Amino acid sequence: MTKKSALDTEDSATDAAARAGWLYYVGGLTQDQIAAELGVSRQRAQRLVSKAMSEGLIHVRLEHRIAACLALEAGLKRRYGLRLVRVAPAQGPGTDPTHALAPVAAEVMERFLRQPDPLIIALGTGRALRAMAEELPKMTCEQHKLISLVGNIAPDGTASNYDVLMRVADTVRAPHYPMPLPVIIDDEEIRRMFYALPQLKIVARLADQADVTFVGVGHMTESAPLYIDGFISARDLHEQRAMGAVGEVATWCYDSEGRYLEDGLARRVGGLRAGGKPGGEVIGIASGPEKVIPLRAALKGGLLNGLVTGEETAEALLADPE
Amino acid sequence: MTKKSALDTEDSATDAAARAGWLYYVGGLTQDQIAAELGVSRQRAQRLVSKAMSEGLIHVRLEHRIAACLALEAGLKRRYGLRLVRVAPAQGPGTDPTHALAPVAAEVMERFLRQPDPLIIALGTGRALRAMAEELPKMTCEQHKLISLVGNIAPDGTASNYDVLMRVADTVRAPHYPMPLPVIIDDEEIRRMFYALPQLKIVARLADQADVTFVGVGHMTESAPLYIDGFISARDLHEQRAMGAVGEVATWCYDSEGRYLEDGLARRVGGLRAGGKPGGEVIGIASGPEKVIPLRAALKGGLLNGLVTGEETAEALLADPE
DNA sequence: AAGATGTCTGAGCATATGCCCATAAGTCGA
DNA sequence: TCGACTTATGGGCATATGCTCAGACATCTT
Repeated sequence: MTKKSALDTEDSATDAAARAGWLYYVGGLTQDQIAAELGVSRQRAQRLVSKAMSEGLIHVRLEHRIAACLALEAGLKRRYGLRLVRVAPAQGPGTDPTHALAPVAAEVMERFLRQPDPLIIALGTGRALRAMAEELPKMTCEQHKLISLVGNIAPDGTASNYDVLMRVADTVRAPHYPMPLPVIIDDEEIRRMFYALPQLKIVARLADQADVTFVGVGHMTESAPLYIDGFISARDLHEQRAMGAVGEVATWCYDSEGRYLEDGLARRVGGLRAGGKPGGEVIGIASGPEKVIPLRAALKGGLLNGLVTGEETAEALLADPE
Repeated sequence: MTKKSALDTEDSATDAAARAGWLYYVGGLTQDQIAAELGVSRQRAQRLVSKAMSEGLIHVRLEHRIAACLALEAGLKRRYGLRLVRVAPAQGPGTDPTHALAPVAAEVMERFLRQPDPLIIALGTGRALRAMAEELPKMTCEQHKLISLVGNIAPDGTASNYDVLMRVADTVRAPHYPMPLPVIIDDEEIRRMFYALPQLKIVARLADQADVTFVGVGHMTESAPLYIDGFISARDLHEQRAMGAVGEVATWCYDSEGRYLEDGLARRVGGLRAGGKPGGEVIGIASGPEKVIPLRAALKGGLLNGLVTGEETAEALLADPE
């Protein structure tokens, strides 16, 4: 009757494991106490507790609204091989997704800013980053360097409304390196001239060494922020879309596989691509239904290795099969 | 005073605690890793994990029925003709038996709450039910009606500390019907007046139709909860004991045969007896050495047809010869 | 403004935990 | 029955954890 006895021992072993797990996780006893209670050695108690957990007898649940967000974070990390993911809880329908994102994004950035070691922090632009900047607390970060990836001169010649760099640098009191050029430079000669400027080379070199980069992610539908804000023309938009553009990061468009497009508009962009030093973090900050396609592409192509997004967006990013 | 009501205020500290608790209990990370992940010190991570636990964010459940407990359940079912019995594994000496019971009781109640068909659920009071309420997961049960069998006004005029109904209704988001009267009403005239209130009649009618009733079981020794909590006087206690009282369910005392006492204190009780509709379930939730006698009497008298108790108590209930 | 009060933080330490390894106890085939 | 192999057991140790305590910080009071 080896079979029956095997079953018996298996059952009683599982029973003992369950009992030990109950005492440990529910009762809060120490393994010594469990050993005494069950009349076994401490090591055996430890093994039973471990077995209870590994066999899934113990089910742990987190009773909090961010529990779902944490699960989404884990899913996104695994699926896209990301290093840092934060998912902001949904704030109910009708609320601006960017607004919900800002405090969470600010928290992420604050963590970098609080590092005592000097960091090079590169910044893109856009509404999400602007909102993040508003949520940053006042602090003093003389040790870091903030640099901008995008030009700070809007098409009309004024400083851009969404100049994130200045706002952040002002709030956190850090040395900062703006990019003194237009977002889009139509004349190739002038563009080359800009790029030859010494201070721009400094910024470019810093950007290449960035420890962490924060960028927004733009969509390329008819309501593309680049177009709405007048940085590119309808014709540019259609051209890029025809070339397969589904999103842009720091004005650089990419296709559905997350590959940067090298022709057309890309030849007129004033600014740098997100990247930073090898092993540096590139964190995308974006949320909303229109961001799902651009985000998925950017993540697939490895343009980002970090993400701050909203609950619904995260769900959408994980919804479709691999 | 930044005293926060634990229910609605969900501050960032609790968010962080939830995050840490998730990483620790679900993710299985060490506190050092959590500290790194969250960018805080190890001590802070430890405090966050501890806070997640103490605030009841973490719920642990055992997904395995231990054979010994199953045997006790079967024994109790047969001996007392019960319909539903759950026996929680022992938690070792020195631990509060009520606390050990709570997760199991919550599981039982959760099963009713998950019914899609509308149910009328009646609730008593007491420490065991209160502890059960703490273990309930957040859910939405608009279809059910929760009613209280006991008054919610303590002798000192405040709402009772153990107001189970509100806590449960708040956690599971169900319509609820409290009993707006004192637990004990000394003046007979006033008592009649209370009972004549229309809303009380509504509650009484609902209680009579209850599909399931959850009640604690009180003992009537010198440490009777009714007495300890100041609902009845020492004189009341001794009077009832002299009349044969060995236990009480929802403030209604009964003798060793499980027959309700109709005189004395019973004339001053504000509240309803556990019963519900014909065929409805009346589930007692109680554990501990002092509960053995009251439980045996209640089961013998058929005051309950369901039971959630602890292993030792179950053993004691089955120990003596029929 | 100064002091008092209460809360938060990080260092240090005693204890609990997890894991490796040598040894004991089975288990199976010849 | 023996020997080889697998599985379980407890000792010991490195590490993780929980807790205490003194100092920092902020808030409130006089």
